[in-house]
Amino acid sequence: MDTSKNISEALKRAGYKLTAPRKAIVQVLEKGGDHLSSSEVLTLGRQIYPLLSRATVYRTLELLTTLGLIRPILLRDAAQRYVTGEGGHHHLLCRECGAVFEFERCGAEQLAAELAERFDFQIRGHLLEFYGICRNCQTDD
Amino acid sequence: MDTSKNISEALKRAGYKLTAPRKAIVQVLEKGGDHLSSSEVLTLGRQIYPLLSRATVYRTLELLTTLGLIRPILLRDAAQRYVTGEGGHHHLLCRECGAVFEFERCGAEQLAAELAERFDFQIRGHLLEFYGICRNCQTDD
DNA sequence: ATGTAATTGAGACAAATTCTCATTTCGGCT
DNA sequence: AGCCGAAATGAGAATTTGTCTCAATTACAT
Repeated sequence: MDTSKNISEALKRAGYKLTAPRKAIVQVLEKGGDHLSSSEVLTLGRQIYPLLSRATVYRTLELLTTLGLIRPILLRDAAQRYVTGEGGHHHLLCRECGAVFEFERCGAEQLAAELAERFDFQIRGHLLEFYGICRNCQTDD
Repeated sequence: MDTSKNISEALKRAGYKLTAPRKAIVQVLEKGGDHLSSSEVLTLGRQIYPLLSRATVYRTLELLTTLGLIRPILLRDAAQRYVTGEGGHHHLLCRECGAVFEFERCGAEQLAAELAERFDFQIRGHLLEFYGICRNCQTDD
């Protein structure tokens, strides 16, 4: 699990080429805030590197995910969305209005250790999301 | 959080009509095992109710999700997949080969209670997934 | 500078999801 | 038992998302 936000460094360290398209995508992910979808990454990435192709975005997002540098999350969309950093924050999602709340500490470390042992699995990160009804929507209907 | 598996009952209780298409979909979800995608639900559902339309499957899955009766999970697919029951099991996903391991107890109850209070949020369920490298893939490459 | 394997772009292709709207159906109410 | 209105549905078009192929380009070790 990489604690620094420097995705480029990690990519290089893992033996991958640091190409212009990848730099653009990484820049978008690091600066562009969280919860970006593939097509948002494409649009924003083209502002930096206009030739950027859809396929490259998908390929790069998959690569970064496999390396554990970003992780997918489940929002309301059809589209897959990503956040940077494995240790990062987690979400509460309102199923009524789609609002997203964030929290930091999740205390899954101990469980992670148990599971790693039990399944002989090298855990690199995790996703924790809570679903329910937010304050506003509780008063509606 | 509904502990019984009786989704139909819960639907009715929430004031929704219990139509033939919905019954078919619910039957598929309850008997058909977990990790079903929309198109699998469609195919299986048509064995019960041949007229079943794709749109209805999507609409119903969304409704059941909003009600907290099923929940989406993140596997490797492009397609969204669902599991029944909020309290259900959770996953370890191998980022190398896509293998899925399941575990039951996750101990998120206390955190859930804290967050519910802090955000004034009515929590109905949650998703917890761990990512990493499975036993087999650790020895490869 | 050069060679080579990795990476890319473009666009066809495929799959997943959403939308529209005319028609049907559930279930409360006589 | 039949009626009514709102809710739900089917069909298929439209849109969005994701995958694939292959010739051309590029990073980077030497």
